[in-house]
Amino acid sequence: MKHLVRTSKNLGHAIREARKAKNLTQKELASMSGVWQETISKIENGSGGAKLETVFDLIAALELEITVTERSKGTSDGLEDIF
Amino acid sequence: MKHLVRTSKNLGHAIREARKAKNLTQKELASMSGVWQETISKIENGSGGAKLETVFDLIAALELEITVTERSKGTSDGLEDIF
DNA sequence: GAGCATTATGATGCTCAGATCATACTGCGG
DNA sequence: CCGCAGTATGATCTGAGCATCATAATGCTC
Repeated sequence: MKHLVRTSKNLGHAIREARKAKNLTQKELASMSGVWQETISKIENGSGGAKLETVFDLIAALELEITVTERSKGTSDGLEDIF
Repeated sequence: MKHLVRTSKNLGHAIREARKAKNLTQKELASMSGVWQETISKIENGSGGAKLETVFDLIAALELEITVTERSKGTSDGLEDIF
C-alpha cells in the first residue's frame, strides 16, 4: 500500500496502518523505536508538528520508506491511497 | 526524479534540489512558503530535526509530494536516487 | 577584485515537542 | 459487569525549533 502524505495527520494515519499491519501495539513500537508510547499516540492522531527525527525513527522501525517526488500534475495517477 | 529519504539530511538535499530545479532562491521559497530563509538553509543542510509542519510547508510550496510505502526488501528496485 | 546576490551562522526570546509519570478512557473477553 | 490490554490525556520540565534581526561567508558577474 502506498500513502500519499501531505499533512501530519496523513502521516500519522499511515504510521498507524503500518503498525496495525504488523500487529504491533504502540507500546511495542515504542520499545522498538525509542519513541514513547504517548508520543506515538499523539503522532498517529496528527496532533501537531512532531519532529522529523522522531518520525524517521518510527518509519525505520516499521520498515517503511519515504520518497519525495514531483507532484503528479494530473491529480491522482490512479492508485495511491490518499487520505 | 525520485528521492528516497531516510534522514533529515536526505530530505534537505531533496528540497534543495527541487528548489534549484525551479530556479528559486531560499528567499523566494521563504516568502512562498512562510518559512524563514534562515530556517530553510538549516533544513537544506539537514541540521537536526526540523518540525514536520515546516517541512510540509516547503514540500507544498515546491509542489513536491511525499509517499510512504513498505520498504522494498530487495534493496533498491533500481531507479531511486538514494543519497 | 569590487560589488551585489545568495546562503550560512550567531544570538535571543517564545513556543512547543518529547521524556516521564500518572491516570483516564475504550474496547473486549469471560 | 469486571478487569485487563491498548490507547489517549494531562502535568511538569527540559531542550530545541523557529521567528527575527544582524552579520558573516560564499558565489557570481563584470
